[in-house]
Amino acid sequence: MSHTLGIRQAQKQKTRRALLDAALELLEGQNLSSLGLREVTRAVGVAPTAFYRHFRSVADLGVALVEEALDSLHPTIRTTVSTAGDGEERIARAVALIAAHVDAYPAHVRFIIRERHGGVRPVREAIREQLARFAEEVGEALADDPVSAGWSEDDRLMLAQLYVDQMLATASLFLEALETEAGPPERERVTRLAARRLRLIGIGRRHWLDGPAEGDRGTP
Amino acid sequence: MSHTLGIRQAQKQKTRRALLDAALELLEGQNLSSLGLREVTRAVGVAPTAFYRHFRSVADLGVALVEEALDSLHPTIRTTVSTAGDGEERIARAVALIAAHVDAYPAHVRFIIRERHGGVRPVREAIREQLARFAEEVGEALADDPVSAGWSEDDRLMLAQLYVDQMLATASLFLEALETEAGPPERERVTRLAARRLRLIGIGRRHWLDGPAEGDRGTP
DNA sequence: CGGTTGCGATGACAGTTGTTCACTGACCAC
DNA sequence: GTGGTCAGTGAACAACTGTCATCGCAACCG
Repeated sequence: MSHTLGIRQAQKQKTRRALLDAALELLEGQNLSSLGLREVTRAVGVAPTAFYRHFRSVADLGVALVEEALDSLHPTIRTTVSTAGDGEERIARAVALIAAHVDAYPAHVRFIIRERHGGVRPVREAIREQLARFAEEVGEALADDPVSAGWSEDDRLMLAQLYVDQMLATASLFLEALETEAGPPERERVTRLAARRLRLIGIGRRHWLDGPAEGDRGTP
Repeated sequence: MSHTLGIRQAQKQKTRRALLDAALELLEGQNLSSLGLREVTRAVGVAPTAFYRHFRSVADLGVALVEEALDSLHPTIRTTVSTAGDGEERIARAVALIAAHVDAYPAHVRFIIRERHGGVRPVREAIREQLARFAEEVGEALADDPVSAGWSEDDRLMLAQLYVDQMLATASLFLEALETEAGPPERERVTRLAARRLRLIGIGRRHWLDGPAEGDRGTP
């Protein structure tokens, strides 16, 4: 764009892309920690040593994948939180957006969900960091919402993390529905389930500042 | 117990235990899909071929670990749901119980959390099945609770799954706090965070049947 | 145009892996 | 006591892994 990079660099980035894509595909059936360097280069059709020109190790490729996968998620999450409309409509749109994202980038979603608690430390931390950024972003959006007016910073972040967690859990369910033979009905079931979960959280949110939960505490 | 099993079978179960324990220890730093059969037998001090006398494959050992790990969690979850007391006290006890369980069986907890979305199909399914059983159990407990009176079966299960998910998320946070050098303060932070999450869910629960969310929908 | 840069290819290294086979020898039922 | 059962052994296999120094050759820069 700014200055057309030479044939050389273009070719390099092309094989880099090929490595990332091949790895992502291979990761549909296994973990990152069991993914071999040679396995990836073989799938691309380059020599094993060529791998080192692009990544220091497989874990390094992993964190590159994290950035890529969560960057693709970023616009989705932004649209989700800024979606206009009343409660029920907001929920429906949010769930639909998650479903659409899973349809568009199933491999990315699976990778993030699988490696979030996976065995490769740097990848885990990269995911955690990016998700924390998401939560922060959601938290800021909540600050502008009248429903969350008067909330403490901590409480807002707590809710934001809850939303992010919910988003991932829902995405995971959609993904499972996607790989099941009986897809569409299961998909519908997940949609309704996710909507009800968000509804319950939303209700809790609206009554958060109602004061001490009624009828719970007898002590002053 | 019923009839003392011979020296032979006792010895066999002993090495079986050794294999399971060694595997669990090795899994603290890696995934099940990257765990080698020889790696396990080497740690125990037996010949690689001895492995086959106990498990068909590493995945097979994995599902055995699932049963063991989630059996240890079973009493904990039972105690949690049946804990008496009002809302706030219930929450505090539940969180404390989770923390205690993580302290008692950190390797088990890490294994479940890591392999829940891991790369080994049969293990994933075993975990899903067991967690579904837990959710069902929690759902039954909710049916006896006056707060959830009048709820549909579906809604009760939705809430139960939400609680189970929350439990795992909280356990994961406690586990991270456990492996951090600055343990105790982080642990306290997680305790408060988890309590607030449960509080919010509890509030949503109490107002679930309040009718259409007030102020949200203008249409009749 | 000529020298330099650097992506990718080659071949080889020492280890590792899962699985097989025939085998030993201690326990256990008869 | 004797013979069978079976947990564990040891050697061997083909295949695989990450990493090394080295090379070729096209693209780049002055």
